[in-house]
Amino acid sequence: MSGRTVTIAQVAKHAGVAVSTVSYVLSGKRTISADTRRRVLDSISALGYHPNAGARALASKRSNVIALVLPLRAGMHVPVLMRFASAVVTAARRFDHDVLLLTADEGTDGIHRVAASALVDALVLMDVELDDRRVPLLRELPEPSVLIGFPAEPAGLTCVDLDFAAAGARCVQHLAERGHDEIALLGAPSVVYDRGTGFATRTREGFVAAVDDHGLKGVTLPCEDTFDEVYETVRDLLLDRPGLSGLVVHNEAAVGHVLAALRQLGRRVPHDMAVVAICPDDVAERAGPPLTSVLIPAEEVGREAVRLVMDKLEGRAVPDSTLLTPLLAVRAST
Amino acid sequence: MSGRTVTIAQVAKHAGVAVSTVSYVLSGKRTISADTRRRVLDSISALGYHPNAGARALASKRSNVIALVLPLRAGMHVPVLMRFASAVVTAARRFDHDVLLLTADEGTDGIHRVAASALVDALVLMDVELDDRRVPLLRELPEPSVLIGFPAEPAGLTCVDLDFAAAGARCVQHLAERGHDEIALLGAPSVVYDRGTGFATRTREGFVAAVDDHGLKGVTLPCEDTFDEVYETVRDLLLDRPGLSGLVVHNEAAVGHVLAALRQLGRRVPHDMAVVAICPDDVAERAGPPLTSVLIPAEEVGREAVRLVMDKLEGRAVPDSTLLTPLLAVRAST
DNA sequence: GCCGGTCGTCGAAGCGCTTCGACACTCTCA
DNA sequence: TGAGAGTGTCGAAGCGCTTCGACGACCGGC
Repeated sequence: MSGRTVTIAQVAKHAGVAVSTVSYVLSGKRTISADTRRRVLDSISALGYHPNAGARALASKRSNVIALVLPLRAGMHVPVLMRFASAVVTAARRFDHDVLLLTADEGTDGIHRVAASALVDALVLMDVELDDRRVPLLRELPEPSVLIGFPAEPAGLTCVDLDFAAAGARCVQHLAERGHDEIALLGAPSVVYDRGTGFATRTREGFVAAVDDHGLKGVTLPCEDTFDEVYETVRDLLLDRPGLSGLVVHNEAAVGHVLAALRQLGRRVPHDMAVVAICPDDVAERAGPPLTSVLIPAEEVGREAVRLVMDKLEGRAVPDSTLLTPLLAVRAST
Repeated sequence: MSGRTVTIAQVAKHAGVAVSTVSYVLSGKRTISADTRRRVLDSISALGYHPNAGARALASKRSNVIALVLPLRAGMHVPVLMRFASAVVTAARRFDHDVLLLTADEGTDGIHRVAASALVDALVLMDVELDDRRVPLLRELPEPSVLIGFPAEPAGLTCVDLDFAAAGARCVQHLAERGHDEIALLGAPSVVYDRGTGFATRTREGFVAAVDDHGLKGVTLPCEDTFDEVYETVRDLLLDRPGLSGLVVHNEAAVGHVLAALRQLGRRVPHDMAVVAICPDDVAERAGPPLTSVLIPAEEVGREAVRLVMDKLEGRAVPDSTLLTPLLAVRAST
């Protein structure tokens, strides 16, 4: 405890050492005797010293802040975003960094601004589109960046994501093993496909390819978020495809509606219809019945993105592309 | 465009003026002739100058960053949080500030750290609980702060929120005007009440008081998020209260389930049961049928919080308590 | 034609930190 | 015993900006 802001000079005086010695104790960049280190640390806590972030950034050219660029757009399922964001913040803290929040509606200007003003050392971008206008800027930026999601042309960038193609395929494989031979994929709202968002498209591709490989019959449909639209989609699907016995749902917001619609349409899960979801674990577990699912490992993706960006900051080489292997958890719905 | 980081000294040289003159052009704190100003601004854009945030913070003792402390806890409806967050970022940018994201799981340490290190100038806290452990810290902090939500003891703090008591009362009034005399409130999940979260409790109090005032019969129930639990709650409620003809739903996640449950239970909205929701506008509009609702003005609350915190930063006096008046939008459900 | 007031600009002193080179020691090993 | 190689610590030079006091130049009033 103390009156007004404590500086490193006061700590140095209190401990009877030079300012630079305090700095080296803090950074560990030079060896300091155990005795001196102890005295300095004691003084730091006695005075309640916290290094001034601005001064540190100015002198060291490192702000210890990373930018998190969020989209906040229609069609994204927000709770998932939030979990990413939370994971990024937590992971960043473990590297002694803080997180500056940028929303995409400031456009590329915001990115340029925080980078040019040295407000942040690095950037993590979420919800990257296939044709993302932020991507060209990132290529020119001296600050390192990591994308969560894949643009169409990821050369020269570092990207992390769940391997959605593998996830789609994994669901098909599971249904095939269970003996289903006519299955469907209910995906994201059509606006998401229109925008060319990578994860939706890649899941569909993985699904289609796996259906071929296993010699099944399969169809893929977009799927909106509201109950009424979901109900119609499911009803029409059942009419069109009487032999359908397996469903893959890749739309977190619609999962509950799909189950409700099946119930109203007299189909029991899993008896009349097997359902596999691609969604966060808690959503799958809370559903009735609990759903067999490929989980979206938001925490892991966020953590990995931060790890990569820190590696780049330290000048270590990182892979261009990191795809996290999907894991299928079998529950009551298949 | 230029090679590596441009400094104010280079701008000054390029424009043929002193460094301090450039600074005054940027800050407007001293009068500068139109001619000089023009030359300086030209040089700035010619060189692509961006002031270094760290240096600026160090010299001016202002980082131009505010902290946004998010809870990220169970029971909170995340999309609403996101809209607050987005509104705060947008509003902050209009005051030329950026937003640092803190999650509450770092506890009060994080708040203390960013304040003590002068990383942020001020704080906005979201989802404040009645008995919030962050509140005592805020009282001692020299940095100004604004709470979104109300703690039990708000003395000496600045708080903003929708006037939830008025919102609850407004719904009752509307139903009373429509001639309903036995009504119910379906609220937040019980865990939210147990935690003593202000907005849930205050809505309930407003509801109860208004029911009394209007001489109606009313009951209030917590309401979980999953379809099955909602279904049971609604079913039991209809059995217990055969005369019930009006429902207030203050639980964004459950709104859709309530409507589905009513449908399954053979009640038509609004014919057999009038429904008023307290939720964001888009949720009310997308429901089937579109719901009469009191909207949660996330954008307005976020904007107001930022305005208040900026006022405090400038040393202007602000009211301790800002309650935004609820607005009821009549739609098809009543 | 001189005095007091703006007005516009400049130079320099920090802000609190990191980091570089220097320097006094203490060990080792020839 | 003395050269060489570490250790542990210090002082000072910035990092890029804001802000204060100073100072000409120019104005109007007497």
